[in-house]
Amino acid sequence: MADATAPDPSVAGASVKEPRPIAEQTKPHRPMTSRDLARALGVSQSMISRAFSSQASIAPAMRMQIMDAAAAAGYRPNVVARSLSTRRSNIVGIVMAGMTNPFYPELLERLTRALQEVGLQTLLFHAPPGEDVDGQLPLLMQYQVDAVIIASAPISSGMAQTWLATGRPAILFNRSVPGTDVTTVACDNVAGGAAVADLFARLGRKRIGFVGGRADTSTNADRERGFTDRLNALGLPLHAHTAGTDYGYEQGYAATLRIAPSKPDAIFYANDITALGGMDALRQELRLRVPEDVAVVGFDDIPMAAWPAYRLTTLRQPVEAMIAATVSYLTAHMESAAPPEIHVLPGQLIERASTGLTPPRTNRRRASSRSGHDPSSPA
Amino acid sequence: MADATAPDPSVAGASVKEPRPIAEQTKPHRPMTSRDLARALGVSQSMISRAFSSQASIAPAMRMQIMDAAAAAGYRPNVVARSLSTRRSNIVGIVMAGMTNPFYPELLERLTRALQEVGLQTLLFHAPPGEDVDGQLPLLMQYQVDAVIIASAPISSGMAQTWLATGRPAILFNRSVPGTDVTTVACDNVAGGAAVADLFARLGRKRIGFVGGRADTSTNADRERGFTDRLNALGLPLHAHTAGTDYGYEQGYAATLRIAPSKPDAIFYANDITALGGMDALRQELRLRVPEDVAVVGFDDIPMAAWPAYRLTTLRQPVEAMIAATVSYLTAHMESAAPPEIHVLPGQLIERASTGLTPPRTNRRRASSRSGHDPSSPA
DNA sequence: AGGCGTTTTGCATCCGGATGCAAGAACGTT
DNA sequence: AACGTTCTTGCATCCGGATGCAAAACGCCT
Repeated sequence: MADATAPDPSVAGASVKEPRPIAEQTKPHRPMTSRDLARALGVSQSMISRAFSSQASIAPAMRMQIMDAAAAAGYRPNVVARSLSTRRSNIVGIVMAGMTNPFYPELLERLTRALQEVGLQTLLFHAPPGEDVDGQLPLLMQYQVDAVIIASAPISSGMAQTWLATGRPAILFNRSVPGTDVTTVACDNVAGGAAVADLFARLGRKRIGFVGGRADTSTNADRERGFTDRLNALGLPLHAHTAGTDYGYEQGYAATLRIAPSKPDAIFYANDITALGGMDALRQELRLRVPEDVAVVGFDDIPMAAWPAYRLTTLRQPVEAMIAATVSYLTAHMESAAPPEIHVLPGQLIERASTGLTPPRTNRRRASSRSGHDPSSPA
Repeated sequence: MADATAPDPSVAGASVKEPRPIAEQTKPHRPMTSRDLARALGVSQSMISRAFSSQASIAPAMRMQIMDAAAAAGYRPNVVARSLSTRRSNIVGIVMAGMTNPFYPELLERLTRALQEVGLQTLLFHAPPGEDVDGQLPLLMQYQVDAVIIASAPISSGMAQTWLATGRPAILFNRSVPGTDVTTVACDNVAGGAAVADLFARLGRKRIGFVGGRADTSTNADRERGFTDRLNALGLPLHAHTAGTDYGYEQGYAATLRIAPSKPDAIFYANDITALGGMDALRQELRLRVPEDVAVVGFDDIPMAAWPAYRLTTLRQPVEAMIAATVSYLTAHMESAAPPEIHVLPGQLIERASTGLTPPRTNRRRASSRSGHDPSSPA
């Protein structure tokens, strides 16, 4: 590794072929600038700039000529310089806390792609696990990102205000912070929880349990509230309950062993990955059958939920719609300061074998996991 | 899907509220600049700049004073402006092709974190599935990223040269392109494949099969080659073989059904996610037992491989070491043009129940998935 | 106090494009 | 042909920090 710094010509044995044009190799190769191109074409630098700005006034013929020359010469505008002038970086910061839940990687990919389609790039930040994003925001501000999307990490309301004072949009994705005026895009977790309660009632289950995710997240609280409120309304008591420590396979596994002694016949897990851990605990460790002994429901509809080994009934989040809402909000409010909006989009109950195949859907033609879009229209 | 574009407020479940203090919100609030701070302190702008540059010559007392004032006033250097001057953005572009394989999200998270620790941010690009990254590189160049890490997508050798001509480092992560002089960091896939062959031989399996991943990837080719070469050396014929179409759960499932008629008693899948699909096909669809009827081995050691439902024997990639190699290469060669290096790091066979618990390791104390660092030091 | 070597500061300029303003060109009108 | 419009184009300057160079300040020694 050190040899590259000073290739000693006196060292023998090394069959290094080095023509060594000492002047050549140190050529930093500065990329061509708009002024270079301008000079070559005998026009002013402004013209180059205008040629690349769709809204500038420039003769079509001139633009063509410049674009052709640029393509030929390999000129590309320097985005950093442009950002400095325009104060717009066309970069969106995304803050995530962990990729252990497969819901997030998929979300990240689709979000990134959707942003790319409208010309926005993604600067990715990982909040240290268990912490809020306050520590990351100053960095994001330094990088002049045009907006932030905060998924899977809480933000303090003070820091939220600080960010909003910059006049740039912020979006809380799939979580909400009550005391804050921040735009939120989320699945209707309360309604989702209620739908699960309805399902358990319909199935005639009596000893109903709930296994939570991270206790301090709004998703967890809302799902639980929707669930228990509806149960109460139906006159069904919540039989067993475990306050969650975190979303995760291990946590689901452990929590299930903890509530097993109360013999639940149905369990709602705060999300899919936790439910999968729960199913494994039920079957592998407790030797119980799903759904015969225990019906299991999760939340999110991650790809694995559809796998033959699990066939997990779950509440599918309307990811497509959530992303669309996010992107359209961002593009609409990138210019001017944005009034906060709260978007709560309905999820969809996907019934699979983990709750038994129920009457409503006799045709179960989705053998493999969902590919492409779901034919059934949400809304 | 069309409903998301314009969230109709009349749709139940979707709500939009806006307090809208119309006068307040239009304040542009330009952030403070170094000149503002300088004026406030009665010093020159250069001093502010130097205070934030660790290598600049500035009186310690002055720096302290400036830093304090900056903290008090909330001043933070504008990274975009700095990038323009220094031609260094401190941003690394990472190109990925798909997050369906859980190996990649985890990698992305750890890589991002490791980069953050040395002051580098991550600009994330997704190559359209099935395409090479050539289309993305011009964008990356425009964004003046200091380096690229290409994981999970091929690059043409021409484009690689174009990139390298910029004098910025590029790293192919977990893949290699033969005809190109690009630095590569990868697991020793050939040795890994060979280790699996050894394992099957040790288990006394005779009807051995291989299920490939994406045919045009170096990982797939190397794993297969290492595997079959060693089998040949051991005098074992490759009994069944399926050219892969792609890495993925579905592909593993389908490929397994395809080779099932040949009655293999051991199958090596080119990666874990494919192997999981294969196991589900074997057990759910073909009613075969693993490992009694068929021994199964994957590659990567994704978290799910350790789940009780699978307990998949696999070849763990030395992710920690691969990331370390990547980061140290980047930091070392960010300044000057970099000679290409090839890092091939050894993986580790993790034996689990999918091949039967074999004598070598009686103590199986890794019940939960790996946490923390791997004890084996890969030098 | 005077002289000299070292630090510390300030000045001016640069990084690569964007853009308001006014000069210049092209076009239409009477 | 002269004049008013509308389009194009060039000029100058700005975006916010970094940095080479020289002036200024400081420390030390005789």
